[in-house]
Amino acid sequence: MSYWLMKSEPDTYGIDDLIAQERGMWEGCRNYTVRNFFKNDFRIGDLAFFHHSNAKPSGVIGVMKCVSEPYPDPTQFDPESHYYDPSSRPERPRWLVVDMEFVRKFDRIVPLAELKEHPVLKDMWVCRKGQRLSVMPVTEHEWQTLLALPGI
DNA sequence: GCCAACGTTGGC
DNA sequence: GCCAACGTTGGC
Repeated sequence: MSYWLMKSEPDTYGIDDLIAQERGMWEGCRNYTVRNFFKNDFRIGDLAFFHHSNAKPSGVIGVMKCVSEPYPDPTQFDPESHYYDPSSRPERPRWLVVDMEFVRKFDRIVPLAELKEHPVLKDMWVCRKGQRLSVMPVTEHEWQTLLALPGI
């Protein structure tokens, strides 16, 4: 089983939207590294931190769980969608999604600044300057360490 | 709103 | 296949 951190802007799709849906399709990723994570590394049962980006403050707000195999992102074929990709052919879909299920919302957001000050968590990928991946792996040590923070 | 970082595009 | 220009992400 693997651990992940997945970013979303709360104005677009925040953890409360996931709570309302219970299970949501993680649509709109248009980055090949992320596509390959979905394709090769995501497994049903994997756990992920829900990270609010472009928020005040940005940070980790909860936990969700992968509940599907990867499958083609329907928004890439939808001309009405913000995520429409006219160069992706249905017989050879370029972009994938997974379904994520709500697990837990923290009592407080754990701000990025707090992660950057933490002796273990400061080395997380999300703390790296200029880091732009919206989905990234988390080690088990980082996972367990961060899980203890919102209760403090 | 600024801007650093970095992925993507496209000319050659 | 190099690399400059461009666009986007996302923290601040």
